[in-house]
Amino acid sequence: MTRLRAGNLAQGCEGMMERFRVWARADGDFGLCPVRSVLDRIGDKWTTLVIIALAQRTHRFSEIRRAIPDISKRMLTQTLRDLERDGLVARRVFATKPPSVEYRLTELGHSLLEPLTALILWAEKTQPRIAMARTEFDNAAPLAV
Amino acid sequence: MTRLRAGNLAQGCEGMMERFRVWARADGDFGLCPVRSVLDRIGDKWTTLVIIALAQRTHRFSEIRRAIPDISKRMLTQTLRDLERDGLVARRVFATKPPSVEYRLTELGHSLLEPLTALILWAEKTQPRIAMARTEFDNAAPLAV
DNA sequence: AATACTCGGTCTCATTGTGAGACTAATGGA
DNA sequence: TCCATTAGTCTCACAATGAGACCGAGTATT
Repeated sequence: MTRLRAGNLAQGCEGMMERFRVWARADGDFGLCPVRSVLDRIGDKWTTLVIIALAQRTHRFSEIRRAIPDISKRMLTQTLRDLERDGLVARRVFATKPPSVEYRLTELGHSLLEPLTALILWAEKTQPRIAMARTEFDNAAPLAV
Repeated sequence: MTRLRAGNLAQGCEGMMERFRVWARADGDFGLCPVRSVLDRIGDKWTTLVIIALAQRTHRFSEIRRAIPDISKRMLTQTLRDLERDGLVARRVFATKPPSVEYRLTELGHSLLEPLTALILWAEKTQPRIAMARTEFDNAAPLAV
């Protein structure tokens, strides 16, 4: 279950390059790689934030919206539908008035938390360096061509 | 309250929930968390693919385009500029005619490969289950409300 | 010698994606 | 009585993106 942890990857990611070469087919085209359809979902602007919200506990629709104030209803609905379609989130409707709908991570959704956390930890760790790089870049002379 | 079964996640994810709670501020709003600005970049449609391409070796502009056939020049330029600005990619211009420009990952860029690989391995592993979930969802009756 | 092609872009324009906010209907609270 | 609440959907305006023309100088083809 925890194969992905330190031991395998920490050493400098041997085998990783090999995998990258497999994903990139011989002709250098990895445009059709099936991983892409999944990364497209994860790489969505809102998906990660919604998953982090649901990682904490089951949320109702409006609770997620309050947790992510700048997501529109429209995009939250769409993001949740996509996540439900992919089997990462489960939707449960209570026939109350006004309506009540609960969203929670499925087991599959939970399994994403580990790699996602690794990524977020990286973001957290490198955030100062990236901020510095941005400042430098913005202060530098325009691009040489 | 919390249906989240922390035990299932353990084995490497302790403290993760705590971290999520920190990212989500007390009022449940993690909209302004600095991690977000970094995730926004990683969560870009093309960024991941470009990084995977560059993980293999230094590429010239047109080589990347051939590796990712459906990226437009416009978006490739923009993605590379953003990555350069963030200090993940280095750009090197050779004053030849026609021009020649090399892109490679910086050390910071390389440091992203480990968590990124974890994510891609997850995608690779779960891809069949996700594909199945999608099919099920699409064949199921329309949403109950 | 004239033509075409290459490179790494930038530019315009059409299409697509997204955000803001109105609207819903039944209920509880002021 | 009036308004807020709920989980959406709908429309409209605006932002992001993709397609493809265009660039200039040197090299290759004709």
